[in-house]
Amino acid sequence: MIDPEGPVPLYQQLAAILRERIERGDLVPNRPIPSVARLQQEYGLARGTILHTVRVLVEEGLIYVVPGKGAFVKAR
Amino acid sequence: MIDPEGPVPLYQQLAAILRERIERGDLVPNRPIPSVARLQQEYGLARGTILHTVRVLVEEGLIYVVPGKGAFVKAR
DNA sequence: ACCCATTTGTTCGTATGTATG
DNA sequence: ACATACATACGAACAAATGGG
Repeated sequence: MIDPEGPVPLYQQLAAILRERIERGDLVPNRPIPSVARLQQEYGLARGTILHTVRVLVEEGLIYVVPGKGAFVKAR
Repeated sequence: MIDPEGPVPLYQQLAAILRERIERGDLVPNRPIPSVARLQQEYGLARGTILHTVRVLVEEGLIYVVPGKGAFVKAR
């Protein structure tokens, strides 16, 4: 999945993966994406890197975050 | 006790302290160690740091946790 | 059945320090 | 100088489990 050697930044690689999981319907609207801790385990990335990715997807309008709850896929 | 300046991470320093308290018999088998809130006050550390330490000691097999009750020193 | 206090579990937000390319 | 990435640490909110009244 993630290529730590390649030229593409890890946070961008993860963003691409999550975009595709949303696209595929693996992650669905109004339902939470995996937690930061979970994504850390799943992809072997540091917390800061996950948070970076989340910021990117929020800025893209793909997800929204509720502190203390999770990050959710936006409807539509 | 805890040296916030030193090179050793705080959660590791606390782990060392608790290991020693168990070793000394200050904390005894099948009896709870101080609560997270108590350890926070005693050592002036953040909740997350205490939880980190607890995870470490659980992984070492020194203590076990009962949610809603506390963390207990393992027998033997 | 209900409330309440205590305790641990989980979640994101933010900041700092270090290291690498 | 800058971006990326990791580890650590503090804070805050929400959640679940336990036990007492």
